[in-house]
Amino acid sequence: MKLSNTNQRRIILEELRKLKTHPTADELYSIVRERLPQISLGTVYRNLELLSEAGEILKLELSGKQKRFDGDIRHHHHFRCKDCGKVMDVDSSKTVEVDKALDKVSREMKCQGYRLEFIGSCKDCPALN
Amino acid sequence: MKLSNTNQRRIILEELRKLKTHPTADELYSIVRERLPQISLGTVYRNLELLSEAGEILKLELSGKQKRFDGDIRHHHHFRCKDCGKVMDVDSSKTVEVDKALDKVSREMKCQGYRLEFIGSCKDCPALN
DNA sequence: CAGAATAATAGTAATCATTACTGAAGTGCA
DNA sequence: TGCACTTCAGTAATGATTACTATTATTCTG
Repeated sequence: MKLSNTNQRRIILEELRKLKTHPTADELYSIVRERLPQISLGTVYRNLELLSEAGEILKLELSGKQKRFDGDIRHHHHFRCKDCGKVMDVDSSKTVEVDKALDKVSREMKCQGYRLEFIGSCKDCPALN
Repeated sequence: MKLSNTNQRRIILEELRKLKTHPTADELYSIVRERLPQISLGTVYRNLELLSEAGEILKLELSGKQKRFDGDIRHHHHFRCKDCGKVMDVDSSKTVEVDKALDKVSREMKCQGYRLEFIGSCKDCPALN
């Protein structure tokens, strides 16, 4: 199935790439609606799915019940604040050793990848202040 | 809130500890029903939640839409087959280096923990044979 | 041990994120 | 332009989980 170029898909991708907040589908829906008031939530879900299959974005399966999406497909891990739920990028320079060890184990176990999420409380967490 | 001793809770815990399969709530429900035919799914969910809060079991938030539960609370990671969905333990001797690196980064980032999941295809995967 | 207070239960209803469906509209190639 | 394919908005359905309720069990206290 070939992806055609639609306004909806282009704007969803543009808006996601502007953000560093790893939005859920409904968060991105309300952002995109400012530019496309008619868009439906199903369209957002469908395009996020298609774009992640196409490798243009990442679908993050972190803890919490909603999936989140990331417009930055470079290798990096995430930190999640257990109090406010915010998801932040972990600078990949911090995980060089971790990644080296993970790659080694992955090769040994012949697995295709891994998912890693750090959990803690963010500084100045709005949920605690 | 103090946990009282009920048959239902005891049997849920016993059956979970017998398993190495990291069952979902509904999988454990059908197992427990063989000993307690009257038990309700809500009771299984509630007790799994309470037991994990009490630190007696682990609630696993892996990829996939259903949560899974683990009666083995010792530190270890999991491997998930992306084809059949099965979740297996990773022998913790294999992740000594990984854990060392992870602990270091966790301390540096002042975070409280991490979740790690390996993804791949299991040998002789039933979904592919 | 009784009786009060608390916690848990079965059964059912509600929630809510996500996916599926539908008929109409848009896209892209010959 | 015409035709096949894809996507859309809007809505309905799904499915895991949680909440509610009236009843029963467990624990605490005197």
